[in-house]
Amino acid sequence: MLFATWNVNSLNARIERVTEWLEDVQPDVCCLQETKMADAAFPALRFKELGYDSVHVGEGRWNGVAILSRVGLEDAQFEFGTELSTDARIVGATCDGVKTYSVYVPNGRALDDDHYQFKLRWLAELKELLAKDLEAGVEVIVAGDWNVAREDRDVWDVEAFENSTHVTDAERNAIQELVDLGLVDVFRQEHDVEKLYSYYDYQAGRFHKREGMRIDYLLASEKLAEKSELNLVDRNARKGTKPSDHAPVLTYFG
DNA sequence: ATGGTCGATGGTCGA
Repeated sequence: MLFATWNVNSLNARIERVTEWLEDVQPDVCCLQETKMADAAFPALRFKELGYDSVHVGEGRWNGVAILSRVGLEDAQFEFGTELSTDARIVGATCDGVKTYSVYVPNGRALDDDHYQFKLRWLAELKELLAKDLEAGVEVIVAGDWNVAREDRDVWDVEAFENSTHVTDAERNAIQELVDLGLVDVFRQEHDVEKLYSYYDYQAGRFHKREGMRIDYLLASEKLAEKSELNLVDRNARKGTKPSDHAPVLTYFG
């Protein structure tokens, strides 16, 4: 099973790139973030024509998450806890027996911003949700834009992030607590490398200069993670006409 | 020298 996650930064602006990419890469399951559209505008029929069932949680201008699957999509979950469902940032479904979540973690904006505290509460509530799934023995994959660089090597210049979100101990600990539940960062399991990022700011030629961050990743329950054979970031999808500022991240389960 | 990139918007805000 080929499993992907991609922050598309507006599905309206990206629909041609996304459909082209799906036809080319043909992931079995694809989690999308930042669709920036209302549910009524979500192009489910277009995805159906490509062979994908889909679920979407949207709100219009901002946020918005989806799951596309061509290997079955059951038990869709649209509503979660108080913090989790404040915005359209999480949707769940079972795909080929795997409990799948597409997540768009709050950015945090600045350390003294209320949004940063919201980010930490959001991640704490996600931990409670995932703990229940894992205690029940369900195979789980949580894929998305975490807005947290787990290690210093996951940002191009950690000194540029002093007093900034995305790299603080509190944020990293929040992700580590998810890992400690029994989830594996499958990309990092395979690649002990630096300078492989999933996100590059549009500004200042960051992509060209390879100045990015690894903030998009897939966390898989341990049995599932053992089957992960291939992990990659599709840098090509960050190139060309009207790219998202994020590249898709993929894992193949044998 | 200035603005610097995008997207949704039609106010600027969010990333």
